[in-house]
Amino acid sequence: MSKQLTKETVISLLRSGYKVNDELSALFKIHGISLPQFNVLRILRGRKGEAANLSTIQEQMIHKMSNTTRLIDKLIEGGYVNRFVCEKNRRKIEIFITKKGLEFLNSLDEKLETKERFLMNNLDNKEKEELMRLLSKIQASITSENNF
Amino acid sequence: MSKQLTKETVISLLRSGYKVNDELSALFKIHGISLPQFNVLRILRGRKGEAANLSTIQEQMIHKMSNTTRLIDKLIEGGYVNRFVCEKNRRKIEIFITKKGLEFLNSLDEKLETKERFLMNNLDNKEKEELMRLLSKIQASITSENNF
DNA sequence: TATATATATTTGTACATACAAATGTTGTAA
DNA sequence: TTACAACATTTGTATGTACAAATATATATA
Repeated sequence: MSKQLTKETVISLLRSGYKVNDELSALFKIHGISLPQFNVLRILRGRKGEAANLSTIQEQMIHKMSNTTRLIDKLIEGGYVNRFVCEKNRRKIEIFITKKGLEFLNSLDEKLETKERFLMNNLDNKEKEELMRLLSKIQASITSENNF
Repeated sequence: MSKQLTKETVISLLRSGYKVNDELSALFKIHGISLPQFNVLRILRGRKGEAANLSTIQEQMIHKMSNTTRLIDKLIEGGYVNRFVCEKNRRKIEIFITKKGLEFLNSLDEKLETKERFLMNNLDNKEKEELMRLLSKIQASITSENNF
């Protein structure tokens, strides 16, 4: 029956997601940050010097979370980012990655790539593309808001 | 280049995993339990009256976690499971699902299936099987322990 | 201009989770 | 049989996360 297949597929996806998450988390932990923190740094790097405000960052995060403020506090503590009040709209904040943050991030790139290669080692390029196609179908059905 | 494809595939997998996790968590939350708690109940139901001890449960969990003791405390609070010291080996504990737990679990089945169907709605059976095949390849590379 | 509403972020609090150390029990080797 | 190692679970503690309420600012309306 297809009901069982659906169930198994969901579990399989959950399990793989957890595992990949755990693998990456473990890698970043060694370097003193969390996966969501790394992700925010990467978002900031992608802005190439342009400021990002909180809500912009939240929208781009892989895993939306409720407490981006404190996540960024940690990055500030580490000296990886700066935060300023936006002068044009004082409700907003402007967040920048620092030189130290950039260097830190760059130093992690190679290690991350090694890990990514390890995780996807058993898939050839065609399979990766097929996997992405299937996953994007799932994401599409979820993101279509009207959740039941 | 394939490096970028690998990176995107990892992110896509993470993102889908988080989303599916969040969807299911939200469903269970309505009914007062967490996804890992639900999962433990399901494992216990699968044992059909036979006792399970902590380590057995941990092995079978979708997401291994460090604190199964307290997770089970919550289930005991809710009256969904019982815990006894194992008389043959007093280091172990024996955990059973209660009648109330079974009924609760059964009452969730249909809602879960609706959600699962919703999540996998865009995939036909062939695609589900293909997705599982690809995911199992990834899991295989991770589970092969020697994670450098 | 005063008041209400909307927006952006922060904070309080309760809960979840990770990790290591502690506890209690069993098996083993001298 | 005593001492020590291995095993199974629990507990302490620090940290992470969710959610709602609070704060501060800007915009809209009367």
